[in-house]
Amino acid sequence: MDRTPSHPEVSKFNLQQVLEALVDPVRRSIVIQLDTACEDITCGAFDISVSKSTATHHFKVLREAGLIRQYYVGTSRMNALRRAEMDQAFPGLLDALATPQAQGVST
Amino acid sequence: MDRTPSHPEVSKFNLQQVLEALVDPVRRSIVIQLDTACEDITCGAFDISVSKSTATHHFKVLREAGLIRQYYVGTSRMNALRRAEMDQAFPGLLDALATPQAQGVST
DNA sequence: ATCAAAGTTTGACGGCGGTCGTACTTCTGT
DNA sequence: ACAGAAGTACGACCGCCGTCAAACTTTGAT
Repeated sequence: MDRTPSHPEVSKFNLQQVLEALVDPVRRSIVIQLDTACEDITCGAFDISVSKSTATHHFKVLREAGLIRQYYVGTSRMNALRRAEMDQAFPGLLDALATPQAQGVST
Repeated sequence: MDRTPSHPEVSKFNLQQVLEALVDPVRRSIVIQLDTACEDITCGAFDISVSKSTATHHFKVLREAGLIRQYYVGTSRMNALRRAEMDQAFPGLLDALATPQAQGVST
């Protein structure tokens, strides 16, 4: 278990990798939850319907793409959205995910 | 061969579908080429390195996601980027693709 | 010390999507 | 009418990715 996982720098952010991360509904849901909560969330506290091992996989993909930052707090792992850095690299991208039509549209 | 292919309305644009379309490098390249050219382009005139049948597949995916509009001109098929409509549905999304870091970054 | 909680790792499985070749259609010139 | 150009349709193949269960690790509480 790597206690200090590697996080890519902003200058290394890769659009292909970011899109591959965001195209999965579960991962996009994680990002949205982080964005709306405006606070760090532990892996287990997310509203996702997959097994723990699958969740670990998703968090890894998000972290390696640069979308989240992870750090340990006791036995829990906290997840923080790298909003500002992602906006710097790809301005408008995360905003597009929060668009009304991006969620369920009604009107 | 359907001469009047169906195009989804803006209100029916689906983020999941759009992201699935944009996550493929070939398809994203098509979108970028349309965006920078600022004019409609025939299927055969794109700079993509896949077979014709694969190209047809990609254009279909882009069309069904609402990213492009297709219409026949003689035996050729023209492709137009649905820029304004996509911006209306998911503002900022296409702009993020044109970001400097979205292309090859140097500095 | 022990036990439970929270994640991780590994391996396996299944399905979907990108790719191609081949055959087909439709239009344009000649 | 014929040939060629431009795409399309259809199968087939293959690799990748999301998924899970099971075993393991690490930390915190009792």
